[in-house]
Formats: sequence, C-alpha cells, structure tokens
Amino acid sequence: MARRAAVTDKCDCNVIHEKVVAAARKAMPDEEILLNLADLFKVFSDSTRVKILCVLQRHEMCVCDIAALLGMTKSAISHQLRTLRQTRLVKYRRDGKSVYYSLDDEHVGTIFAQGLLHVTE
Amino acid sequence: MARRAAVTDKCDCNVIHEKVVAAARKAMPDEEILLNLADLFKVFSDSTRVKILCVLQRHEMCVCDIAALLGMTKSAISHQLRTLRQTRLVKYRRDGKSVYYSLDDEHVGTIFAQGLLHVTE
DNA sequence: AGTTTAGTTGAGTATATATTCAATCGTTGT
DNA sequence: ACAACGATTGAATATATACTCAACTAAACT
Repeated sequence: MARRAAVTDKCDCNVIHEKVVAAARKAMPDEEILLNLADLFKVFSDSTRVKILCVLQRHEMCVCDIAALLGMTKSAISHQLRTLRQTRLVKYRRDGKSVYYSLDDEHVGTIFAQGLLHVTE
Repeated sequence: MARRAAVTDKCDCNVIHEKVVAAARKAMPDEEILLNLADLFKVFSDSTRVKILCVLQRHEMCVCDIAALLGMTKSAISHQLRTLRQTRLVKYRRDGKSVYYSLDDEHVGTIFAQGLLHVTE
C-alpha cells in the first residue's frame, strides 16, 4: 500500500487499471537498461552524427575527409567524433598527422536499416 | 571546381582523399532522409518516451495508467504522448472520460529490439 | 445546469547540447 | 629547433526541450 502510494503520488485520478499496470511493470526492463537505451538513441538523434556514421559504414575516413564531405569545420566534426568515440560506436587509428575513423559496432548497421525502413516507407 | 570549393570551403586542409569522399557522397542517402532518420531517433532519445513506448508494446493504456506506472504527472505524460502522436508512433481512442493509447507502428518493436541488443550485450 | 474528473495545452523555467572561435597538441618536414 | 598542418579541446553562445503550473476542454453524473 505504502509502496503503491509512492508510485501513484503524482497521479490524482481514480481509473487506474491496476492489473494492466502491474503486468506492464513486471514486463518492463530495468530502469537502468531503459536509460541506456535512450542514451544510445540520443547518439543517433543528431543529423551530423547520423551522417558521420552513415559515411563510415562504407569507408574509413580522416577528419578532413568527413569535414569536406559534410561541408563543416574540422572542429565541429571532431567534437561529434568525440561523442561517437565515447559511446564506442567508432574507433580510430593515427597515421602521421591524420587520424582515420571507422565504425566499431556491428549493431549500427542494423539499427540504421530499421530506422531507414521507417522513414522511407 | 567552383562546386567542390563550395563544399570544402570550411576545411582548410590538403589531405582530402577525393576518391573516397566522392564514393561516399554517391552512396549517401538524400539529406532529407538523413534528417528524418535523426528526427526518428530523437523521439527514442528521451527515457520517458522510451518507457511509454515500452509499456504500450504490450498493453493499451490510459494516460492515468501510464502516469501512475512511471510516477509522473498526467501533464508530463500527455506532453510526451503528444510528440508520440505527432510522429505517428502511437494512436489513441477516447472512451468516456479516459483516452486509451496504443502503438501505431510496426517498426518500434524491431528498432527497440536492436537497441536492447546493443545495451545489454 | 452545475460539479467532478480525465486529459490537453501554453507559458515559463531549467537543463542539455551543437557549433564557433581561439588556443593547443602531435607529427612531419626543413 | 622551428614552421606547417591535421586534429583536439575548452569556453562561450545560441538553440532545443522536458517538466511544472495553471487554465482550459470534454465527458459523465447528480
């Protein structure tokens, strides 16, 4: 009782379908997993990062290449590559003065494909 | 020449791999598609919306149910349901004073599944 | 008709974040 | 050692957005 009160504190209505709610709560993944899931999709929610991941699916590229291709500054690209690095979606190797980036995740392709299915239908 | 200058204007370096860049540009989907793709993922990038979509995958629910389940106000839930409605990811039906929401997109499940594969590996 | 309740909406606020700019790092070549 | 250049970084700014609060709408019941 006290526990449910804590959960429903902010809801001031009386038509809660308790069975459905209880079943849904049981079936829900852990809070942490859902937070991670949202964070993953957040990486894909910026068009610059989408473009970067899109071009890296086929070719390894240096920062310069990506910047030229997208018509953006190296700085802007580098900032976005940083978040892609931190989320382990891309890897890089240094060769002389250039740094070459490539995909580092097998799921990127499939997640993209599903998204494309939706937006191009 | 003038065209490439326009694209590379913001990149002040000389090591652009023109062949790779040209090939990547050719293989890239249209700008508009990539913007829509980012916008789609943006919907999934908020943990409240992720939770809502997650619970609606199994059960039709009224606003009250969702609010109680997630421990949030009806207003906050309603605002998020609005963006989910506008992006055609959920549908609703009114029954008396209550409004019941359910999923309205076949791809949500598969996109979620791919994301979960990534975050739970 | 008036009251109650589920839900929606708009304004306001607080927070997150994408890009710019300037400074700096790391490597190469002279 | 020094200059040149690809790349990274931090601070600053501008924009987007999640939630709160209060007002409002729509339906049901007396």
